[in-house]
Order: sequence, then C-alpha cells, then structure tokens
Amino acid sequence: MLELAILGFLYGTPLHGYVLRRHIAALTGHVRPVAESTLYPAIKRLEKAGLLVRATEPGAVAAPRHVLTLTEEGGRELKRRLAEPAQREITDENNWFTLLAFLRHLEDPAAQAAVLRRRLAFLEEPASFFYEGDRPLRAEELDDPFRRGVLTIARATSRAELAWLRDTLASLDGAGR
Amino acid sequence: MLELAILGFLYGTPLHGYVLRRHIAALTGHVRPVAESTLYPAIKRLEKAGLLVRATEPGAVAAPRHVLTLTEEGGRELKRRLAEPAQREITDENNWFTLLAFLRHLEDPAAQAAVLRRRLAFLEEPASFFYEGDRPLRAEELDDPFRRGVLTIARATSRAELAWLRDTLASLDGAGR
DNA sequence: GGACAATACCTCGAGGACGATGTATTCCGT
DNA sequence: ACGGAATACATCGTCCTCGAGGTATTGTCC
Repeated sequence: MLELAILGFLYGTPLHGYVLRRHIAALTGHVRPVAESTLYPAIKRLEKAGLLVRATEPGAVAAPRHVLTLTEEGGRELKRRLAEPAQREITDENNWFTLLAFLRHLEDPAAQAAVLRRRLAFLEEPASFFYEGDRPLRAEELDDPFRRGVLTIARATSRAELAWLRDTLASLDGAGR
Repeated sequence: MLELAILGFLYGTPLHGYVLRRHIAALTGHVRPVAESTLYPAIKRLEKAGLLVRATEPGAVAAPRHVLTLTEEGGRELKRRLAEPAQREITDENNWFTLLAFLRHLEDPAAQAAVLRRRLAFLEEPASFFYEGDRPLRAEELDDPFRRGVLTIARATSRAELAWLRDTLASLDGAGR
C-alpha cells in the first residue's frame, strides 16, 4: 500500500522524499499515519529494485534533497500493481482508496473497469460482520447499539459505493466502445 | 486489533482456538483475513502476559483442543483497551469496527460515550484525501472519476456515522443521568 | 542572539504478520 | 478402502513497520 502510493505520486512527477511524505500524509495520514522510518526504507527498497532513481540536489531550504524519479520499469510496475491488485487491496478500504487514488494512471478504460468489477463482485457477496450460525445478521436484529452501528455504517458505505461503481462502470464501458 | 478481538470474543465465553479463529474470520475476515500463523502466536503472547489460560481438552472431533479462558487480569485489560484506545483505533475503520464490536463489554455508559466522542471529534475535523495546497478538495472539484469516488464514498460513510453517533450519544447520555 | 520549529534525511532494534510447511485425527463421499 | 476435506494446532524465516534517537541547516519569533 505504501509502495503503491510512492509509485503513484512519483508517476510523471519527480519529487523529493519530504514532499512525498506530505503527499502521503494528506492521502492516508488522517486515518493511518506513516512513520518516517517506514517511508525512507521503502524508498530505498524501490530504488534497489530499480523502480526509481535518486538524484542529490543541494537543499533549497535546508539539508540536501534527494529528488526521486520513477524509471520506466517503475512506471510499468505501477501499472502492474494497479491492474492486478492482490485481493487485500480490493477488500480493505484503506488499500482500496489508495488504489483508486491512482487508478487513472492505468489509462485503458477496460483495464480500469476490470478492477472496479472486482470490487463490485466483492461488495455483492453477502457478507456481514455478525452471524447467528451461518446466517448473517441484519442491523435490526441486534440489541447491541454499537454492533448495530457497525452494520448501519457499513450498509451506507456499501450503498454509496455500489451506486458510484455502477455509474462509473457505465461511463467507462461507454468510453471503451 | 487482533488481540482486542481475541480478548473481546473470550470475555465471558471460553472458546478454543479453532472456534475463535472462525469468529474472527466472520468479524473481519472478509475485509482483512487473519492467517493461522498470526492467530496462534497472538494467543501465546496473551497467555504469556497472563491475560488468558489454556486448558487442554481431548479433541471432540479431531486433535486435542486448547480451551482458552480469560483471566481476571484479561478482563481488566480488555476494558482498559476499550476505554483508552490508541488514536489508530479511533481513526482506522478496521480497528474502529473491531472496537465497536466489543464496546458493550465496557458497561459504563459514560465510558462508552467518551469513546464515541473521540470518534466524533475525529470525524468533525475537516480532513480530506486530496488537497490543493492546504485547501481540502471537494468531490465536485475533481476531474478524476476514481478520486471523486473516494470522496463520494467517504462522505456517505461519514454522514451515516455522524448520524448514528449523535443518536447513540443522546441515548447513552439519557441512560447515564 | 537564542530558542524553537521546520526542512531533510538516516539508523537501529524490537516486534508483529505472513506464507510455507508440518503433524495428527476424524468424517464423508464414492 | 481410499482420498480429500475439515478439525486442531504448531514452527520457521522473511519482511514490514514502528518508536526512539541522531545529524545538520535555515527561518521565525521574542
């Protein structure tokens, strides 16, 4: 997820680490902050894998900065990760939102639609958080106000997302033909 | 998060590992599956910390089972974690839902309300996913349909949750007086 | 002019999560 | 009678993440 965000932000736009950090903080930081000691090693991993290159530049304000630029392989890797996300990236909202934030880089409407359809399939599966035996429980069946909240919120999210997915798929399918 | 779920499920109800595993899979598994190789070491950690005890029982169906029972210290620890969650547990939806699933065990309506108010404060902060400089962008301002989706979905979630939070806080405050 | 925040990057150690793999038993279908 | 699924638990090594701490420079406020 972090690596996807790094690749996504750098695609077409070289940045140095500090700015990248602020971008990532804006994207997911209010929900799940990323520590510096996680970001910098992640950048090094990607560099080692040949997905980006670092160029040292005399610091504009303070210490020298490392300008990060995606390599061609880095661009291809981004598109691979966007086009063939792991199941976790489809099901976990944090991961999914990060993926959505960069899905436009995939360009091909059919490939974008294929990813959205995986999410659609996931949301259409009957799944709950609470069960009685094998039967999923509905919000109305719960006494516990907190568990009822979980289901109420999840249902609202699911409805809004299904509506958006169907709309967006319709217009992507229109564009693809 | 995993440890909270273990403590929460065991509170008042001894279970063995395999059943616990299915409970956890039902609660969060569709979004974020938990591997066996994560669960069993977690159980051991909690045992080592004196929060639960294991009793070996001849297997009803197959291999011998370890029935897990929360100790008194385990019950206290559960309540501590429910009453004083880390900020991550408030902001990250996965963590937050897990917390809500067991918040009823906190019993004291005032303590429950205090936790909900922390979530309320978080949701009321003006935060977005996308910015222009420092200004949060609204869904309508985005060209990118995928980023627009993120904001649309997040807004629907936020609305539903705020409504539920205010309702639930009102009835908790009523009960507390 | 001295403190403090912000910029900009780095290392280390500890700990958690995961996939792969292993072990043993019982039930069920064919 | 035999294979495969389900029950039930465990270990191992690798990788990611984090908090704590470190270094150095520039800008801002009092």
